[in-house]
Amino acid sequence: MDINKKELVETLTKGRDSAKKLQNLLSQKVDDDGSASVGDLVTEISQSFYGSLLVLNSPNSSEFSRVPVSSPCSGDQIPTPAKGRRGCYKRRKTIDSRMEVSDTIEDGYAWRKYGQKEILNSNFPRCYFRCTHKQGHGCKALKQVQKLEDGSNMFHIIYFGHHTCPHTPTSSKLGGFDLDCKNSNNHHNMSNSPSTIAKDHIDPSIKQEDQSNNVSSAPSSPSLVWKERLQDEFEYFKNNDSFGDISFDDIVFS
DNA sequence: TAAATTTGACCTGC
DNA sequence: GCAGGTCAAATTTA
Repeated sequence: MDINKKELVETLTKGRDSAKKLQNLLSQKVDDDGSASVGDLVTEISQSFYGSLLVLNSPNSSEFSRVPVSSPCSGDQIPTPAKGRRGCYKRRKTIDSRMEVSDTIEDGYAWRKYGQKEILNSNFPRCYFRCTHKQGHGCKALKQVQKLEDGSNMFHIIYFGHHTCPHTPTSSKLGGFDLDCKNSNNHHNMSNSPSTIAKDHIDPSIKQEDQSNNVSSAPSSPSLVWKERLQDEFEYFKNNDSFGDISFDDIVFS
């Protein structure tokens, strides 16, 4: 681990501790007014720190510190789609990437699946999505989704770039479900966007019946459920030596 | 019939 | 040479 990475881990750890203090301070207020928004917020913060630490401690974390390359076919190279060959393109580096581990694939944006790949030593394929509005608005947002193999029904999601399309999110994990539910009485439409991702795009074994239960099965206590899931994932990554000497308590709230 | 998904081939980085 | 990322034709869906 180089110095910058170490500093980043320390910074994230500090932020995590601050979030923990915030949780403690606000927990009474949450109980008083019955609102779950604070808990959800803390869960989100925890989730962000967890994801960052996960990335930093993953074997491939060095990729995230690479300098982004310029656009495909940069320089004076002109795409010359010779007969029988595809156009020139550069393999994407991790430009402006962020990672999430989530139990839902839905983020309110419209995504179009453009590829799926079997990954070595992985039971589940990795699916590749780009923004539906790439054509119309040149939106360069990309997303990779892969199901975790620990049986927790969680998904490892990596976003690349940002949405530049005028399309606004129709839902989010911070309260967007109501909007979605209003717009859809059936399981096909998680939002009113042209196309959103269903879980069976990633794991064909997940049927529509299962999807219809996604919203209703939302955890009543997000922080607790999230911690349980983190622990499961931690055990999984620990078994794969992805965490080195970092303990579970170093990553999530106790 | 347009849009979305599937899937095999192509391409790049390691 | 291999694994992973992307393309694009074929197929499916609404």
